[in-house]
Amino acid sequence: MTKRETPDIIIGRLPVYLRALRHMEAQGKGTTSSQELGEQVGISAAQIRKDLSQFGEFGKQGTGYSIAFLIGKLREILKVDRVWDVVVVGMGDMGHAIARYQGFADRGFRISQVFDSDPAKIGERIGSFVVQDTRELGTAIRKADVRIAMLCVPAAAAQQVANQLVEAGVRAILNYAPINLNVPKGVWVQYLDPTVGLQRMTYYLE
Amino acid sequence: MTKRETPDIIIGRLPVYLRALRHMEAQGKGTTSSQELGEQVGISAAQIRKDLSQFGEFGKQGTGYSIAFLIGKLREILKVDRVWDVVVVGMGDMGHAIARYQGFADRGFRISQVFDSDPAKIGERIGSFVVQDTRELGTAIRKADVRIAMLCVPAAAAQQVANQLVEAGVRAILNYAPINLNVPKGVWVQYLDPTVGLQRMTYYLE
DNA sequence: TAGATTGTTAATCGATTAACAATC
DNA sequence: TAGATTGTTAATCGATTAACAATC
Repeated sequence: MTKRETPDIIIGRLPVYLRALRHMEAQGKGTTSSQELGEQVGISAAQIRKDLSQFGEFGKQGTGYSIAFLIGKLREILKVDRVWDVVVVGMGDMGHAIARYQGFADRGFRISQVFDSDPAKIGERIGSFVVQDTRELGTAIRKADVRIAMLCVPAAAAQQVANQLVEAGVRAILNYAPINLNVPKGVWVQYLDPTVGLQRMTYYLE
Repeated sequence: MTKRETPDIIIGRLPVYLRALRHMEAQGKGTTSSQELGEQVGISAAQIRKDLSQFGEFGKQGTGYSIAFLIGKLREILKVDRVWDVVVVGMGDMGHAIARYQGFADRGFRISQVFDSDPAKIGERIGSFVVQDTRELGTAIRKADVRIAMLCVPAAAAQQVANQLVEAGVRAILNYAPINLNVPKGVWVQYLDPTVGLQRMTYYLE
C-alpha cells in the first residue's frame, strides 16, 4: 500500500490558484469559494475542490475558503514559503530583462548570480548584479548551493550549459532557449519558448 | 455524426514536435522514427504516432518519417506555413527583449508594431520599430488587421489592455503579465509567467 | 433555522499504452 | 527476403464531472 502520489497535472495548477488568490487578497477580499476561484482561473469548482482535497481540508462548508489561510497552505505545499536562490545564465536581451525583473521577490525566488560567456559582458553591472564568467558557473553554484537556474543562452549553447548546471547540482531549470533539453531523472525543466505559445494558438485562428 | 474534434492537448504537443524536427533537419538528418522523435521530446513513440494519425498518414512502414515532409505537414496543420503579424504592447525590459528577439522570423511570426503608454518611450526606436502610443492601439490594429498580440505590460494594466486588444480584433494573446486574463469565447490566451514555471518545480525539490 | 458550500464518492469521460497486422 | 516501423485497435489507466451527505 504505497502512498498515492499527487499527479503532476494537479501540482501544475496550484501556482495558478496561488497567483489568483494573492490577487484577490491584494484587492482586500477575505474569503472565496471554489466557484469564484474557478471562474477566475477558468477551471471548474469541482476540480478545484478535488485538487485541494489532495492536501487537506482547507475550507468550511457554507462559507468557503479563507484566502490568507489557503495562500499559506499553497505556499507550504509548493515549498515557496521560503526564498530560493536562482542563477541566470545568458545576459542577452532576455537574460537582461529577467535580471532586472522585480516580480520574483514576493513569490519565493531571488536571483543571486548572473553569468555570461562574452568577455565584453563579464564584469558589467546589470541590475544589481555583476556578470560573472560562465566558466565559473560550476564553482559558484556549488559554493552557493543553488538548486534552480534560468537558462537564457542561445539554443546552440543550451544543452551544454544545462549539462554544466546539472553537474553543479542544479535540479530545476527554467528554459527560455527554443530547444528540448535532455536531463537526467531527478532534474526538472519548464519551457518558456514564446513561439511554441504562439503556435499553440494559430491552429484555432482562421 | 459530428466530425471528432482534435483535442487541445494534441495541438499543444505539435509545436514541440515541429521544433524538434527542425532541429534534426538543421543537423542534416533526412528521416526519423516515432521512437527517435519521442526520445528527443520525452514522449512515447505510440503517442506520437497516435497524435500524427489524427491528421493523416505521414510515415512509411519500415522507414519512418521524412523530416522535411513532416515539417511541412505540421506547419500546415498549425497554420504556420504563413507569416502572422504580431503586435507587442508594453516596452519595459521584457517587451524590449521581445521586440529585438530574432527567433520568430522563421517560425511563422513577424512583429509588426510595438506600443507603450509612457510618453518618454513613445517615438523611441527599439530594434527596428518606433514605439507607438498605446492609445492608438485600436486604430492601428484594425487598420493592419492583426490577430495576435504579445502582452508585456504590468499586471495592473494587463486586463484593460487585453480588453482593448480583443475589441480591436485580436484573437490570440501571449501573456507575459503575471495575471489571469478574462477573455470572451473565441479568444485564446497562452501564459508565460516565469514564476509559475518555477513554482511548478519547487514542489519536487528537497 | 435556512442557505451555502465543502469534501468525497461514483460515474463518466478522455488520454495513454500495448500490441500487432500491414507493409515498406 | 528479413527487419523495421507504421497506423490502428482494444485495453488500461487517469482525470474530470456530477451529485449529495455533511456541516458551517
